[in-house]
Amino acid sequence: MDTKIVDVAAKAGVSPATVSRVLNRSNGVTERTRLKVMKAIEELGYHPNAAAKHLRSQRTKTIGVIAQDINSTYFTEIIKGIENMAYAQGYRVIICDAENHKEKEQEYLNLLLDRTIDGLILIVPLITDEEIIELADKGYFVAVVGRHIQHDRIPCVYTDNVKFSREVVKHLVQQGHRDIVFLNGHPDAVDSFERLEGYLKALRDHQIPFRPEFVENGHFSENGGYEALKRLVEKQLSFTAVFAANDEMALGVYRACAELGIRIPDQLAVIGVDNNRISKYIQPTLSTVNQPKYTMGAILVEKFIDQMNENQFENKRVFVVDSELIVRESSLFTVGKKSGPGNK
Amino acid sequence: MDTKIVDVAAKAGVSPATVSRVLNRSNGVTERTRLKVMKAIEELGYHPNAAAKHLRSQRTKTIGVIAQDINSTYFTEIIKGIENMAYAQGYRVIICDAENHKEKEQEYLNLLLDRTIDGLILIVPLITDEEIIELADKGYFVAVVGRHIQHDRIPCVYTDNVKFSREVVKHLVQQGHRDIVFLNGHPDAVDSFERLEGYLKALRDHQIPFRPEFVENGHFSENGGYEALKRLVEKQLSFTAVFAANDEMALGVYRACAELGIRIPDQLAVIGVDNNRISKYIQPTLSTVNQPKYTMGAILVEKFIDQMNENQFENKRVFVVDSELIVRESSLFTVGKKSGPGNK
DNA sequence: TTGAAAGCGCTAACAT
DNA sequence: ATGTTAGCGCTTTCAA
Repeated sequence: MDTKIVDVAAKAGVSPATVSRVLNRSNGVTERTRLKVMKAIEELGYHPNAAAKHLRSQRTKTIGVIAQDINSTYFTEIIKGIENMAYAQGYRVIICDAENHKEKEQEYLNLLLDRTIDGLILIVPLITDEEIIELADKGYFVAVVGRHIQHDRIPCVYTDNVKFSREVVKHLVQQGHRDIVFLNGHPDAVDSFERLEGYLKALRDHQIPFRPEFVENGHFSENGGYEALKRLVEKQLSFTAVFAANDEMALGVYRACAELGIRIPDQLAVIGVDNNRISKYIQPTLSTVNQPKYTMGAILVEKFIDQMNENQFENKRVFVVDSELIVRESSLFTVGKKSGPGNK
Repeated sequence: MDTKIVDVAAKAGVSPATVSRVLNRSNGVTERTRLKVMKAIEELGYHPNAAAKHLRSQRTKTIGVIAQDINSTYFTEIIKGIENMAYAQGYRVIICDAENHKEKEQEYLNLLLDRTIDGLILIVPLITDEEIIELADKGYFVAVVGRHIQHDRIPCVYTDNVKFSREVVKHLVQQGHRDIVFLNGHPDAVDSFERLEGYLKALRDHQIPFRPEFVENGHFSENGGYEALKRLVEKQLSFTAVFAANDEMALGVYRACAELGIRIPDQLAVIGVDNNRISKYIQPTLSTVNQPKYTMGAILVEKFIDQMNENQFENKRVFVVDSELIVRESSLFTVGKKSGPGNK
């Protein structure tokens, strides 16, 4: 348990330096001595002390990942992508669950500042672009998923929110809808902003006038979606479709509809974003947008590690991946139904 | 970024030792010098180097947590409990996602061996009791959730599988069922074994003869549950209720029933275990067993940290928490339905 | 109350 | 190809 490199060296009849060489680069050592050393390591059950190694080499080969909340498959899938790719490159990953608190995110930033990790990946955090840029400017390695930051040293991967949002609305229009409500997420989140932008552009595409009262805020949460829909109904607005900026809010819409006796999709079509696992179990199954989460994590971390190893520089820093619309029951009229939307 | 303790010391006009004292124990330092030092730290933006600290102090104040798969709320809830309590005690937590591979679990064991972490918590891992005990015997700190290990130095927290399984079966019997199928998890998992035991005891409680063909293996997975139900039906067995050892398998049962045209709960009652989030969204809502996951994590880590700090010894090492049966639609006959179970 | 100095376990530059 | 040795940045005895 507390055998150290000198013990191994003594047992193998070599110097600590040689043991170190065997442990790291295998070149510069005879096969014969290499075997002697390996044998000694084996027999002593020796494990190099990480702290000593990190202190001496000034790197930990560890990447930190801050996720907004690990209780959602959006984050866990991305993390899996990051982790597997990182391990393949000899890097460890520390997962941090910020539980939706900015304060907790800040807490985890210390991992970077105290050099516990070599680099930090933020998955759509609450921390602002400015704060992230400040870190990068100080020389720390930072990368982001699900967000675009204008900075030479910050790798990004995200999906084109505007693009898929337009597709969502287009699909709804093709189903005969014109009174389409948009449920926004956190008002200051980039994702919200861009999805709203896509919604607006799509309305223009189809010559549908924009009605400000058709946009409600649901803060990306189930309960937020629930309350947003209730507010809309109370306002006596007449609409036939809801585009929720994520599946969580769509779930809230389902709950509100159940209470109010609104039938999905006949009286109200619903589409979410994220392809949350629940979306295909719920009744009716929820139409949604799928992002290639695992791939996003993997692509990003590969680039990130390259950057940290200085193998590669600024050639390709930003990765935009494609999302796909998954049409399920919640946005399609039931077979046999003749009537158009809005027939309450 | 690379300011060190000597820089702070120089700036504050004191010795490195004094700075260290300010940083750790605040006693033995005048308020005046403490303020001087704090000011210097602030102005230089100094952050102590973790590796150096760990190397010197021989502890990292970090706990590792290996979860079988972070893609399930069972694990994430426990992790949240662990993390929040650990942080409150000044400990960091490293989350490891083993993705259901024993090999990956072994990989993460290195964190313990190379002293990156002071202690390791395993949440129902695939690693065997023997392997865990071996670590403990070597002097490493290890603890487990959802499993009971007979060893003085290994804190455990789990829920009484036998007890709640009996309750589940009792509830089904009270609903009029006698032909109750049990869907087992991994055949070698303790949880499976104990839930099966509870099932058997309950049958005895109600004088229902045990039929071996009523037990099928579903490996705790959705697909496993799906296939298990199909096998049962192919065997032409007649049964009116399914007790699945977890919600995932119950989900598989739902899918199989949908394909086979079996109505839940009228033709088949279903109960799972875990209170997975999906269980209350699915139609019909799934009856299940809820374990106090967050609390389990919190209780355990508190004890574990005490142990690592040697504040406390062997007085209370094993925590058994209570689970509760949550009855939802999948195990209740629809209102208005007169007929008993099994009326296909 | 504060400072001087040793040393945690490792790697890498330099020497042989 | 292998050994010697300095030093990574910190904490903690011991001395003042």
